[in-house]
Amino acid sequence: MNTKNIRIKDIAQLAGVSVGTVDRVLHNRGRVSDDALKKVLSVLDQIDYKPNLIARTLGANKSYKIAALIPNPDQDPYWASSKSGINQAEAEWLRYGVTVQPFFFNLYDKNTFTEVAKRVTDSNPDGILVAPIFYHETLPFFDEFRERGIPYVLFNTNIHEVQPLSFIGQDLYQSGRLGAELMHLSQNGKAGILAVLHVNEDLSNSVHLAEKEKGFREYFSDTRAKAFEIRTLNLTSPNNPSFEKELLQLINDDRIRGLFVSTSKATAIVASFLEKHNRSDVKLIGYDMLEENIAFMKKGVIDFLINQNPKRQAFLGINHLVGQLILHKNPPANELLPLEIISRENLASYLSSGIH
Amino acid sequence: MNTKNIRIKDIAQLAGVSVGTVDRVLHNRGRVSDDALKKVLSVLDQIDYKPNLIARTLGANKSYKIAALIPNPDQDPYWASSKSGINQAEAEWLRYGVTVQPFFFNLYDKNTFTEVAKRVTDSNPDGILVAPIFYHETLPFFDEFRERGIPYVLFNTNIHEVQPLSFIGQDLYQSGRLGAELMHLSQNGKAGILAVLHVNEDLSNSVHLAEKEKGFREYFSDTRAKAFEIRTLNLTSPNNPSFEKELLQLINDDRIRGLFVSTSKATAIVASFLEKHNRSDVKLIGYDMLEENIAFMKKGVIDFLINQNPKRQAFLGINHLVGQLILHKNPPANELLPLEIISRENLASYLSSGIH
DNA sequence: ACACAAATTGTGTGCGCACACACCATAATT
DNA sequence: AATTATGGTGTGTGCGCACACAATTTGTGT
Repeated sequence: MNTKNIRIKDIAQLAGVSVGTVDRVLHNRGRVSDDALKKVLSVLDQIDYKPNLIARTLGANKSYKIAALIPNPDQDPYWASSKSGINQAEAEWLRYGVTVQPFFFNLYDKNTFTEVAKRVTDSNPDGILVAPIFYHETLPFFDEFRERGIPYVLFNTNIHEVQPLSFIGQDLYQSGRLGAELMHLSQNGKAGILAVLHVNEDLSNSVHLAEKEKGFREYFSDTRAKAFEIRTLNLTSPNNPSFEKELLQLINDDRIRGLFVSTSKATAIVASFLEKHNRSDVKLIGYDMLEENIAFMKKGVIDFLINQNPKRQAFLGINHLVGQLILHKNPPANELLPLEIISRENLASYLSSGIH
Repeated sequence: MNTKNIRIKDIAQLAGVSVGTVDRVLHNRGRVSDDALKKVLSVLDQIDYKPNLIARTLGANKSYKIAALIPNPDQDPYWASSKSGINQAEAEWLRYGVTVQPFFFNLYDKNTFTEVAKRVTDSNPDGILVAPIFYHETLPFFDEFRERGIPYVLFNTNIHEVQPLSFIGQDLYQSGRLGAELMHLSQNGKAGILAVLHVNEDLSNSVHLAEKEKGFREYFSDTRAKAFEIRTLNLTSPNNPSFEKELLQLINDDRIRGLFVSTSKATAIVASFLEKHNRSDVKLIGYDMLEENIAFMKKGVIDFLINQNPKRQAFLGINHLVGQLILHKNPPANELLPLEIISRENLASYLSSGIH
């Protein structure tokens, strides 16, 4: 039955050498004579040896320290979801000696990133998971880790230049297009003004949000739907009086038909604004199944959510790192999660399925 | 570092007995004196022992035979997807001695189910995965397996009475409601006739499709959208001339606005019909990302697909069975997969993400 | 031809668990 | 009293791999 699986022992027998020699060839450690090398390689060439990962893991019995560098989860429930994905992954691997040390930086202060990143370096981890939401600040940081040979995985935002072991996220341009499609569909054939809203973001340093906006706009310029005027509002923090003022001005234009909000937290903020001013007739499309957003969707204030699955992103990130460290398994360079559409009628099905 | 994990050896030491005794207590095999039992139990009570599954699997080194009982994949690409999910799961576990033996029954002939099910019984598997699409025929079948203590997992269609180890599928009532919501949305505020189509189905014996229809209808009766008339067409096989006739008659009514098709294969059939008669203005909502359906969606004939993820359903089914057999891990009794909405703009993101 | 170093190769051990087996008491049987 | 059950307990081994170390062969210099 089980004799189909080829063990190192079998290879050794076939090649007429000892297991030690085969081991040296496989891991190219120690020196092996040309003669032996040839024999082993020819056997390896003919058969498809796949090491038993179970046995490998058992034998290794090392412990691994992974650092997770993400925005402070207390500042934004979106990042709290990411955090919970990290926790879930850690729980799964804890007994195999994997620990995850979280490091938080201030979502609204780029300088804290550099500072906290330094602490990550000092902690000397075996692997790193990063959400590099600040473009410029992250670049130098990765050079160090590449030199040291410490694998790092990016999620949420991709920075192609840094060539991570793996990136987990979504196609943000397409995400914007999808938002536009849903918006278009929600308009019942009527025309008017649609707005893209960013709240409290430094757009110049966050490429990802600009991508969404681009997708949203290009959908409308690609399709025959020229009856819509698309505006962009780059709003301040909602504490700032200008937030209320600018948004009110937009809403008071009676041609306003819909709002597309670029982040999850901002979605909840805008939803609460619409509810307060009794304007749930304005279609609202935003991001992610935060508790607040779920409530607003149930009440009919939010029409669609695009799920970015922050929990799953982080979960997969840790998993890929562990897979690399323990099982020597190469993760996909790009893992683009599907753009999940959440509406009133499939909301429950997503809520009940946890990380799926 | 790693000393946190408690091994059997540690328990033995703490209890002042040998590992053999602890092993006997844990698996209640062999006899143990009251004295020793008490000592071991008190230790187990104070600490949280979690066996190292890696080591357990390695040591066991048994081989497991799983039977998969599904409709013939050649009859329907939907079931071909399921099959590929099974294959994928098998590939993942093959080296740990798991083999999956597929058994196919005729999708359009209930009698073959009973017959093939008998062959499954004879093959004496260690676990079974079943897609019980025929309600009545499956019931007696499971009694036997329950008696024999062979775990079975259901997917696609649930039959509550048989109490499987696990069920993997979707909430079909909600699925119908979602179809209705998407249909409603696609209507641009215009009213008219909407039809629910079943193709080549014995509705009396397939509860699952009736559930979808119920959901679809109740959405419209629940919402203020009374402007729509909902019809049901139970069509024959498309080879049969009456298929073309009935459908043509429906389409020729100029108040027709949309079609909701209850299965994946039927979606492709109806799409090709609409294309042939140049009626892609009629909104079409159906199921699953079959290749044909993907093509029709790209061409704009199909407006929305609800993804039932047949591949993932079967994949998870095998995985849960293996988890139970090898790792002694209890799967969730009900794993309801999310109702995924596929539209033109997020189609690619789903295609590129494989089983996610 | 010898000693000794270097290169190469083989053997042994542990990882944690499950299970087979051997052992030792004591009780039951002849 | 000698023998055999019997309940209770401990020890030993293998699963496949990685790695340390021992053993062996080959090479170098004198």
